[in-house]
Amino acid sequence: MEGRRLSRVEARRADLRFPFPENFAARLTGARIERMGRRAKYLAADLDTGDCLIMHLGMTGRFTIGGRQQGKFHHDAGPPERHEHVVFGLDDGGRIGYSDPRRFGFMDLWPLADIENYPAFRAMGPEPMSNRFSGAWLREAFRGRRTPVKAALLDQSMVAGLGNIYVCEALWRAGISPKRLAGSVSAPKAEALAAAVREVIAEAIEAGGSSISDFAATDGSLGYFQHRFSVYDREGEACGRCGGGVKRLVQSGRSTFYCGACQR
DNA sequence: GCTTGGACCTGATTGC
DNA sequence: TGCAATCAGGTCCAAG
Repeated sequence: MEGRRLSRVEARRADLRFPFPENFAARLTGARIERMGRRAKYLAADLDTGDCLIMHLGMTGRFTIGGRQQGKFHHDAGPPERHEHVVFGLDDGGRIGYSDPRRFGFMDLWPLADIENYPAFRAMGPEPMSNRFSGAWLREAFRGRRTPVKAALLDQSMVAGLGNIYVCEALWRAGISPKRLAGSVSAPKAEALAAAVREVIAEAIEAGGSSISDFAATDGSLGYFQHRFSVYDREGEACGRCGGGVKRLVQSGRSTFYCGACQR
């Protein structure tokens, strides 16, 4: 989409998780996408109109590239998706469809000049792959926190962009119990955790993401990282490190998978 | 101020 | 076979 102009924008319903901003399609039609970026799990398209188009996939959102572009994309659009809610037509003939059965995703517009004050970005912690993120940062962010470290890592103000799967995997790699209170994570363990977070993210990206049921790349291809999960969705299986049993528990409403023997 | 749990919504899976 | 209950990758907000 970068460098292309939106020749047609179609919002097929009034809302996703939230209502679309006023005049959503009209404000986008004709705009040129100067740059595509990302902050945590939010996609950000900088437009030449002065707005930033912010997009979040929620849990089941998916972008599919179709149409006939003069450039490199020639994917078959495939059968029409039942839950395709937004369609972007590009000036080179490309077609970007957004489908989202559960509608936990959303799209928003915000002035580009003020993007740092976008509510979701304001209190957001560092990107895990950035220099700002480290064991020392984690230890400082965890200081005094009486919430389990599992919940703390899901808090986007501590680290940006980690979800349930990768938090479970990173805690296993670092040998830290998800039940441990965040404030009690030692300095060496915080270092190990920061390193594990980076590893998990890097490997998952390398593997093309995790396709459990909904995730697919824009050409429809699936990720492979789910085959490398050490604990996630492996309740009852043997821990690959110590042979102990992988357990499941529910923390703040989310499933946590961990090894009860070697995660302390 | 911090923490937890419910709400949002649909579809797949499981168990009776 | 059919139905109900449960669960799912995220985030926000009210209540405690």
